[in-house]
Amino acid sequence: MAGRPPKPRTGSEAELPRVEAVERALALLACFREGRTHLTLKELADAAGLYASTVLRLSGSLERSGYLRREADGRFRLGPAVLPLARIYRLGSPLEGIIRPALQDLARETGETAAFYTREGEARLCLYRVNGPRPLRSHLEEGSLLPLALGASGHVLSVWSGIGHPREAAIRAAGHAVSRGERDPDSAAVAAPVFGADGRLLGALGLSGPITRFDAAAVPRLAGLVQAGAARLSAALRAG
Amino acid sequence: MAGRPPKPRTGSEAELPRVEAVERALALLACFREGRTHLTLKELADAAGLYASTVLRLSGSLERSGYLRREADGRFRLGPAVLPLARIYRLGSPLEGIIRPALQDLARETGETAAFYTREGEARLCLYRVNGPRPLRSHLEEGSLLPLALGASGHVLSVWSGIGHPREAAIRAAGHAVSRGERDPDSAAVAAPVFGADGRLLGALGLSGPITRFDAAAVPRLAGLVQAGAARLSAALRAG
DNA sequence: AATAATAATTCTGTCCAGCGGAATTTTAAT
DNA sequence: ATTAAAATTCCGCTGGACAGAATTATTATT
Repeated sequence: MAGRPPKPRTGSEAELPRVEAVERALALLACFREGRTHLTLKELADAAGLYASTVLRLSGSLERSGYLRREADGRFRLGPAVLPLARIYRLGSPLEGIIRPALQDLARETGETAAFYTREGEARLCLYRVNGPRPLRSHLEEGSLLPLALGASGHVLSVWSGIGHPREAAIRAAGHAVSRGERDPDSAAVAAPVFGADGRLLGALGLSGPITRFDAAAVPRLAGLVQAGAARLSAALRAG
Repeated sequence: MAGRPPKPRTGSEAELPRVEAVERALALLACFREGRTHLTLKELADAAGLYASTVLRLSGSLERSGYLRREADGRFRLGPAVLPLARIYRLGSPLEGIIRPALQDLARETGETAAFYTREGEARLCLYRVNGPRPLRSHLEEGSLLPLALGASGHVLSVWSGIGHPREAAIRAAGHAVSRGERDPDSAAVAAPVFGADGRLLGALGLSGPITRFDAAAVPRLAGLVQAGAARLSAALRAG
């Protein structure tokens, strides 16, 4: 008697429809950064490349909905409505239950901080992280946006997502990337790619810590563990 | 030689400008809930009260910007772009440094879980929480949206934000609210209002735990501590 | 105080982007 | 095959959003 939910149109990659005003509004939200948490109207307009009057109109709706707040001094900042979104995102993420345990294993085996990154536009986003047990350890927060150009995980994401990379051949051959003192002069990292069920790049599994613990003697072992962990993750995702 | 940022137009409360499409798009994001993390197009359209074709158009832009993801089976879920927003919101929040220490004090003094809620539309939002030390304790997450009608903190927010409340007079007179077995049959809570520098309600300071530890003998002491904590917070906000 | 410089906000005519609804296609159950 | 429900495409009309000028507010400087 009944029909049931069809799959969405086969991946004809037909242009995704769009609504200008919505994308502009979201672009406003993306203007806030670490260290740029409060912005004046002009700063916001400049950062987004929009007219101030346009920003004011858009911000009206963002404010109503709780995504933006306006301080007494007139400066904008993000509103509390973003918190529930982040929570629901995590609850709905199928990766949560698979990746976090893997990070825990890796952090325990190595004593360093383990993290999982995905590419988000021209940046990499720390989706999950588990701190290592050592007192001196890499400090990192979930939800952080970091440059794609710097750090082992950034290299991995660049290479396997098809952006060019100066050391592409070497990294592909090794199956992992190493960075020493790139993003922070005292830190180092090792990372390897994780692939989804469809064989496409999902993200990078990374290990980071003080540069003194990532010397020539230690890196091969760490790299081996990271690569093994990434391979196990990819296999689990293929299965599950 | 120069002029400097003026305050925004005096609070004439002139209608905040708006952009329909933006508010509709944000309403789509708000349709996702705990337990409703994956929605089909129809579910989403019904929940938002919009035409499916409209949802499809709006979702295009949300998807491009990373706020929405579409699974292989066609269902929508929130995208990773919401994570950085939540992080930046926290970084920019002036309350962070004042409220969290207060919660820690309260949790230590009482052994129970302390939390700070604000009203967000017809719900209350858990902005901060600090777990108590006891093994059996109230479990709660930052970013959770809870009903305004249930729980001590909900009562406090209702009473002091000017919504009617059946026990309004009693709660106002006491300066705090108590709830036993409302949201969860085995839990209880005590809460008191926190006011900002301008004297307006900022949120509710709440303490929650197993109902067996919130009996007639214990509640007066807990209520006193919560009220004292809330008063100290309000004073600190007036000063700082 | 007066002035100058700049930021914030309001206002408005024009035009196109977004809306809704119908039509079509896809999917799955019978 | 047939049917029913969901997903998607299509398109004409219209109202809402845009750009930019004009106005107002605020503060540094003289």
